[in-house]
Amino acid sequence: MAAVPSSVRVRLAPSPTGTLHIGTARTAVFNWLFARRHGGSFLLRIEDTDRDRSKPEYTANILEGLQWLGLRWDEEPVIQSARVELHRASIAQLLASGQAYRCYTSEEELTALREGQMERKEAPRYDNRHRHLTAAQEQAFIAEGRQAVVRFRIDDERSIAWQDMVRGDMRWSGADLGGDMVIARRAPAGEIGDPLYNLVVVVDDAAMAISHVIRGEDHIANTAKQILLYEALGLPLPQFAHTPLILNQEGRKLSKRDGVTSISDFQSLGYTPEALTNYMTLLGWSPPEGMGERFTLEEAATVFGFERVNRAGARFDWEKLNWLNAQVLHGLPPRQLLERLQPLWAAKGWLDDSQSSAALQSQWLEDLCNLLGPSLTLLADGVSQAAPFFERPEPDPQATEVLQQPQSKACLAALQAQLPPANSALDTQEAQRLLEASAAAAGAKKGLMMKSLRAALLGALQGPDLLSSWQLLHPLGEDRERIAAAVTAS
RNA sequence: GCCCCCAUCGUCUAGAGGCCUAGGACACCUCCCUUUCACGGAGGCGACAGGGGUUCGAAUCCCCUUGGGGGUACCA
Repeated sequence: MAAVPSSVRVRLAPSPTGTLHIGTARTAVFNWLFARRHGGSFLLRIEDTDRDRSKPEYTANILEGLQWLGLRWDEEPVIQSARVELHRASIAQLLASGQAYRCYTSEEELTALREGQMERKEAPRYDNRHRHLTAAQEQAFIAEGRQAVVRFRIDDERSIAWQDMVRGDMRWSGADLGGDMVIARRAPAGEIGDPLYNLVVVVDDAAMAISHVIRGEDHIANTAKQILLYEALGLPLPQFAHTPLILNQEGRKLSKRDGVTSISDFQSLGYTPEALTNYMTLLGWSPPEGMGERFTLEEAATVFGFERVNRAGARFDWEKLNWLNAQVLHGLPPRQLLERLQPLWAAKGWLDDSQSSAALQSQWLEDLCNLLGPSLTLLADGVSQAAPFFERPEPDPQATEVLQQPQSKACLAALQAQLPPANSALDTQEAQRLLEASAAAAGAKKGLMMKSLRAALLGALQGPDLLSSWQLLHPLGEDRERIAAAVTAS
């Protein structure tokens, strides 16, 4: 493998025809990591040449998603549509040198050609029929009212080879590229239509001085075509790296059809950028021995290389992503967890001034985060699990069943009688003593006492540590209210 | 159909001829911690697709088979 030059410039070239897809994001991660590793630049190019499908809101979504993931780019993003005259100039150059020509074959003729090939079990391809049109023939077509596309000559005899950074020796035969390739859409006589993808990518990558093209393996055939274009235009060739694809449960290329695939979706589901980037990096790349599987982008950047990128596609696994996300959340100091949860709680109206002032104190909020932290998988769990601390819960069926037992009521009534005032903190020793005393007074076991208190306080039989929960609710006076409600309920 | 690529536990992977009785992670199971659920800790289950070579020796190299994937646009 060739040594990596010091002037590494890589790019992500998303087309704004949809939201930021996880596959695109993973490509972005690999590009970013590679640039970081070699002290190079990570650039962005918005490929919006498909005017009909491109939308500005998608561009915004892509940029926001990359930013949220922590993938900063180094230069102002290049907007491809703004460069269309440069692209046309390159096409004109190809036309002038005879490496490209106008093709007047109609859509219908092409369809007929393809259908015939399919029937004969041949590979569908353009038969290069207009490669050597005479001036008179061209005039005749034009007189007929035909319009022309521009095709780039691809000789069947050509052999294209390159050293792929992940796949090693790659070889492609010109005959397998489908015939002379269209590089400009159909346009009236004398004009050059909209430049197409393969041409445009080559012109722009060269203009941006891209040193390494890192993209998904679904682009391998394009690479062969693009190399021919680089040669024809006399442009320097970059290095190529084709990364494995992210697969769905069925082992097919992950697509929008597979449900949640947009970075913004993962975000709203409660995944952290740390877990997502960690997971995407792990999908296809493995850290060197001894590094472990949990790391930040910065940490991965110190060791990232294509030698450790796999060649086979990797299935997307929610379980592992969930685990990583939980790990990130569990490792967050309460203060930081609070910062992430606060907007979600605010959206619920839990942090309004009308709420008890005690619940608004940052120490109380931090204590709550400290209590909930270890049980979170998604950030959103921090909303559902925090609910009983902000709103009086409706007891679920199991809790209701417990609360209906006379023994339970007796326990809670005994506790109610001894409950200290809300204005002082409830310390653990005191809480333990109260539980034991109340249980004894009611002639019940401490286990039932605790179960009953949990049901009364949190409305469920499962949940966070009972004493800590109680200590949180106590200064709010909520313990008194909820116990009273449970005692008087029928 | 044609071209290209790929192939280790259910999943993600380590492994670059002897270090492999094939290692790790997720998931799963058991136990411990905990008068709840999680978290955490300790164990366990579990794979080299098949067949031929090459070699003293193959998960590692070669060939075939099988299986899977990608591509095959006047989309990107």
